[in-house]
Amino acid sequence: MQKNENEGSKEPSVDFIRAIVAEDIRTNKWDGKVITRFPPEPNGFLHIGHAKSICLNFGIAAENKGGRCHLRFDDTNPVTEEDRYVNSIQDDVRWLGWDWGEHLYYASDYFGKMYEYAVELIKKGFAYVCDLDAGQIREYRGTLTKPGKDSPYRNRSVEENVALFMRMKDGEFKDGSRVLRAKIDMASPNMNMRDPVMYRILHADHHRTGSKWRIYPTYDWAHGLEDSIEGITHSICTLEFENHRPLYDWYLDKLEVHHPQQIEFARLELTYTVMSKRKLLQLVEEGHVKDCDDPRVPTISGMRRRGYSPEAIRQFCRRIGINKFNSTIDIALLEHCIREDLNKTSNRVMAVLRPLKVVIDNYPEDEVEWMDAVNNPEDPDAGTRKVPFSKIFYIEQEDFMEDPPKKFFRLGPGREVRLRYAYFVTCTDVVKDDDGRVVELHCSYDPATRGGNAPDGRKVKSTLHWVSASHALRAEVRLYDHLFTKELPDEAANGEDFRSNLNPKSLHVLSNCMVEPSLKDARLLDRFQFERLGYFCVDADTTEGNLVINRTATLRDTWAKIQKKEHKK
RNA sequence: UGGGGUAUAGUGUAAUGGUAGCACAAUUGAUUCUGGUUCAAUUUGUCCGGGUUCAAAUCCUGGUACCCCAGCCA
Repeated sequence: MQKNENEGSKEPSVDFIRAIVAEDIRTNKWDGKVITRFPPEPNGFLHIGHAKSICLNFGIAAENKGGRCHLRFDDTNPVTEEDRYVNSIQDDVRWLGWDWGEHLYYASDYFGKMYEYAVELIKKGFAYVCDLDAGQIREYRGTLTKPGKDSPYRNRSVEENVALFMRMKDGEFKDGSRVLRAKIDMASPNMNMRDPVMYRILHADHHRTGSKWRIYPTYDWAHGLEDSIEGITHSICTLEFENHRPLYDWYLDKLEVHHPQQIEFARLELTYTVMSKRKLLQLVEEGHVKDCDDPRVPTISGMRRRGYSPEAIRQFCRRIGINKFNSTIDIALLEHCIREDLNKTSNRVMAVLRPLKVVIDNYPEDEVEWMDAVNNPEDPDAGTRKVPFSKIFYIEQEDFMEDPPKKFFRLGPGREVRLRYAYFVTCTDVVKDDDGRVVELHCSYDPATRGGNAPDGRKVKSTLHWVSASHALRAEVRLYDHLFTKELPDEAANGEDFRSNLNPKSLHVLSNCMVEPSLKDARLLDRFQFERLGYFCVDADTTEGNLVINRTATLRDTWAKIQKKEHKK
């Protein structure tokens, strides 16, 4: 018993699918092989829910010696599928950090083989050509509680079936006039077993096979064959296919070919967003978001643009676990994962989103001092940089209050605070416009506190970020909030749907932001922490004269929490 | 009695007859040149009823609730 080897040592718990794989390896069920696959249909963009499946399938393959995971496009329906999706899906899987090596496949590559298998099934008496139209087939199928009845075409001879099927293939019949059906059991309590359709006639051109085929296989017929042909060992899919498993098994048993094990797990659901392809597409088409890669939407391309890292997404997929029951994960966990990663990896920089001008009255007019600033306190290797300080600079509007409440530690009349990496300053005067709004502050500074520490050891309650006015780069910053105001957007009032829960404030654009000059060389998708504000990245809309920046996530903000609580009182 | 699944803190997930643990969230406190990070602590749980057992989240039994299935979509 090799089991003893690990006894006593606490093995990390694994999900039920990894447990099955481990057991299969132990019993040598598949000659020790582990071959999984990720089989997207190229009819839409990948989202975080797909990432769960990708990380599961590629992850299991990577964790097992000699394991591999195929990327296979399940392109059996030419009406909805397009090449552009094939490309974006590959980009996304690769960006997430996975590699399928030479194992890139297309269901359409197997159309010829599938046709032969279908003929074989006909010859075995397990399939027949049915002339019923779609409506009739539905009628004959019965209901959930009533058995169906046999099609009048169910007992055609093998010869007639083979001949008709060949003519279907040759395009002799009109769309919808005939189908090939499996001959199983019209009284089965499982609707999928009531003589399911294997082939439909579609005079539609396919994105890869062009006009070669006039019949196309249905999912149930095609998918098991694809898995079988590729030698897949574990065919992992989502819960709604559980009812299809008997059919998956039936086809492969009747054909007596390699028979992978289908295993189902629950889809990912996330609070404050929607996950279905249909709804995501609807949001784009109706203009609620700009495009499929809008940073508010949980597509992989949207998250990439928002500033998410592949590491954070993979970490998230590891943490959510794998199970067989529907659950909705708190989006706070996703946000935690991105903060955790970005805290360790992103350089800190100073930027002022809502600028308030400050003048240091006792600071020399034309003086500029280049202050040393740490790039990343979590990573000593990230080094330091110089940040210019001068007489006039900007601070955040919300870092000043004329009449500060008890728990407000920042700047106010007569108060002293630290300017990060620079000096202690004390507010001496407040300038207002005609409407009484604060438009400018005057301060005095203590030259002895250069760098940010007082030689007399005096403390200050708060440290502010700032950007020197004459050195500042202008930027447009896009702030994002949850796309929906409700945790579960589908919970809508009578007659309404998820769109009624859209958050009107999910995007907030600030066009007059000031960032420190070190950002002048920033490139597309570069990520930063703006000190005290959050994590940000350079957006694709950036042009030569216009720096556009997305907020990926805020920092955890205890001051905001305090304010929220005070508000409620 | 149509069939197939599933129930563990607020959320997600471990514990495979032997102390119900972990993460997120929440709440305290310590540290801090980011109201960040880090650290420490606290609150909250086995769907319900019966049974077996020294011992049940786990086994048996009877309920309840939720999800999926009547595409020539996947």
